[in-house]
Amino acid sequence: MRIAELSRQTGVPIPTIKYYMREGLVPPGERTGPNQARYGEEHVRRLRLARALVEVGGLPVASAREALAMIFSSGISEFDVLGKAQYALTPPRERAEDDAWDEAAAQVDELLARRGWQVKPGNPARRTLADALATLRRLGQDDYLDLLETYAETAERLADTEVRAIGRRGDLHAMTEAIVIWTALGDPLLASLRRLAQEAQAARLLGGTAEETA
Amino acid sequence: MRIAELSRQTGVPIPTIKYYMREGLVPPGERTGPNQARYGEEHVRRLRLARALVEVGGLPVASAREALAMIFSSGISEFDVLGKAQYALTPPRERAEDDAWDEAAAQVDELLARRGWQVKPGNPARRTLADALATLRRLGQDDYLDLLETYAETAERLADTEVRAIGRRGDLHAMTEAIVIWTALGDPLLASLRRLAQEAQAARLLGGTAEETA
DNA sequence: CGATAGTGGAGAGTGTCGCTATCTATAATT
DNA sequence: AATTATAGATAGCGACACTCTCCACTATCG
Repeated sequence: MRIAELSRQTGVPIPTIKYYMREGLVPPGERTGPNQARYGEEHVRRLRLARALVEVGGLPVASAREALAMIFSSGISEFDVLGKAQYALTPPRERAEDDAWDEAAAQVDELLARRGWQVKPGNPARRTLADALATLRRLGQDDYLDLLETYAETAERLADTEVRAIGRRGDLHAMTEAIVIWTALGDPLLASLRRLAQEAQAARLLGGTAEETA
Repeated sequence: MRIAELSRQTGVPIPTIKYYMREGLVPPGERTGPNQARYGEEHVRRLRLARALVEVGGLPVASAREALAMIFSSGISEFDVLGKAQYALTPPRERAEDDAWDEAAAQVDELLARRGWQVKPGNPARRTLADALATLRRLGQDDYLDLLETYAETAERLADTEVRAIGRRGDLHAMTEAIVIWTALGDPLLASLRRLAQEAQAARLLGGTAEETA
């Protein structure tokens, strides 16, 4: 298969494919001449995956590269997969750590302890969570404590189902792939469902209708 | 209060404040001279809110402007708030609608019907959800149906708690503000919690430890 | 009173990101 | 033989979120 066919099958424009190859999201084809190369099914899979992470998952290209590298590398222990995926998939951010943030960080630790969640100190989600909590605090949404509890319970149920589902997969490669895909795409999936459910519940509880309510 | 104090209280650099004023995220101060203006507590609140939406919520500046305009406008019906907030907070995206997408859209309709969620046809989350489902399908994650069900249940529980909590607020302005804040910040909050819960569950179920498992 | 620092406002400049266009020498296809 | 496609390299583009510079003025400190 040559590049035109690769583009046709995946819907990704040829210049973009070339760009992704330069950036290492997709490996080069098997060379058959000075200006010829052959691509296979793996390229199709990998390109589709790259596209999904970037377009739907909203990942920066650099993070997508790391995630893809992880999937297609051998020698990863099954205990590392999740942690490494989370590192690769959480876009880096730097933030001032003021008083409100420190309190929020303590609140995170307390939450983890109370729920018995054993989480590595380096997990980047700790930072993200502390950021969000500190922000809520600064905005005066002080009644968020009971909501936070519901969020946490909810996350726990979800994670339980997810980990079981992924653990059911046979080989390590399929598991790794599923972890990356679901970590990245689960966020928008859940966000959409939450919005839809919110509208439905609002209509039910507050008495609005599902039609235009102008 | 002049701009330096505004900057100090919020931690936002002066040039950025000026930029936000140009972009309409924050209204101009009350003029007291050719090159003097006074800012009040409302500016502080609004600036903090703008910053939260952009930095933590990850919203484009244009969307943040819409959301802020909604909060600080009068004459919004309480039945419109949620829908309008969701419109303002869902960044626009265009996408090719191929066969897989059409199937996914049908699957969304079916899901909404089955769960009895009454959702307006125009809710942008329908598109986002269909995008995510279509992508999962294209990636061959075909066993996602039971997971989807768990996600939906989860979203429902969450939305129930959220809508009740927000409905408890007295006036419309506080409600509107809370809706915007929680819609925007709930996403990263939930995403972090999901990641933390995943790591904890993985350690528990797959036998890894919480320490480095190299 | 004068020197210095700060102000509001407008326009231009900057850095990053994700592509997209152009070029060249070659190869495949018609 | 003429046309089209290709790999790879380099350069350019448009959007975005700031950030800098300048100006005429104002506030404030010694």
